[in-house]
Amino acid sequence: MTKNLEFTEKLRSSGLRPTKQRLKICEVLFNREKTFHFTINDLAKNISEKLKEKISLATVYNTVHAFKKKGYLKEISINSDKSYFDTNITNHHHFFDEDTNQLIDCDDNHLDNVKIKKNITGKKINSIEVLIKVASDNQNQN
Amino acid sequence: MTKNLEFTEKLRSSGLRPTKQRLKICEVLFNREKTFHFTINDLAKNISEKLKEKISLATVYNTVHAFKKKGYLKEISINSDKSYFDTNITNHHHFFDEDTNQLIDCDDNHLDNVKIKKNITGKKINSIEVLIKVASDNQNQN
DNA sequence: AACTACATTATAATTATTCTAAACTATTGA
DNA sequence: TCAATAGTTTAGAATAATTATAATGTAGTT
Ligand SMILES: [Mn+2]
Ligand SMILES: [Mn+2]
Ligand SMILES: [Zn+2]
Ligand SMILES: [Zn+2]
Repeated sequence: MTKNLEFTEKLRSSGLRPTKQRLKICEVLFNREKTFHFTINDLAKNISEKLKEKISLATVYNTVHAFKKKGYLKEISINSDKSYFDTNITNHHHFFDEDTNQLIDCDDNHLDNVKIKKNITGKKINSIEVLIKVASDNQNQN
Repeated sequence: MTKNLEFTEKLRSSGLRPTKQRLKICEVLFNREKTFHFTINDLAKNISEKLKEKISLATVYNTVHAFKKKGYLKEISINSDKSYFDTNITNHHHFFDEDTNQLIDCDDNHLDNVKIKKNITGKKINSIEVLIKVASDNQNQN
């Protein structure tokens, strides 16, 4: 059940020391069936539910940024007071539910292909993200 | 040269009183050739450069939000410490230059069409935004 | 002119995030 | 084995964008 050795290897191979805080965060992030879309606050809550001793919020921030830099997490572009991260690091796009503030992965069959035809001079493309904002389809919209 | 009467009418027709602050902000935002992509700070700086008496920062925030609600401005989804707004309210997409933190409109010929094939159950689509992050194409990338 | 609803303003509050610097720990190699 | 060292964790302070507050001002109306 515990994939600690895997996580230890993963961390070590990317030059990160496998501390007990990082291993715990790996478990919370990567030991799940489905993609996890989260804010730092979501993650911290998730950790504290599953853990007796707490992890400092600064460490959660440090770790998420370290994992992002190593390519284990993606940050999703969305205008919000909070940053959103994603354990699905493949190229994919999102629905954002403005009622619940939840990100949902687009399947390939949700979208036609998005292809760039032209470049911007002297610039390289780092990412292409499609964000589809959705909300409940009620009559009484304000 | 001064389109104040136009702006006065525009404001009045949408139920906003044409105060001198709002008219000045209209001039700065809408009296230009090209699309203006800006943060609140950009706008405030722009105002203070062109104006003897200053407009309170709270008023700048209030006005931008009022204009957004009326559909005169769009807010662009981008993960940043600051919010970005756009005087181009048509459906269009953006490059974001991560070197300069500037938004640039995509022409139609920059992108293939982006079409949704499927909906999310019970939700209506509010917007579809494509964001292409670009940066300088140097060898010495960190 | 007086009334009222709306708008502006300075300032305080909020809050996500980053910074700081001291204490702690994993790793290494003598 | 164990000290040296570089990397890590932590509490708390600092930062900064944004929002809230509440007093003052003003546009539109009668
Ligand atoms: Mn913000
Ligand atoms: Mn932020
Ligand atoms: Zn995703
Ligand atoms: Zn634009």
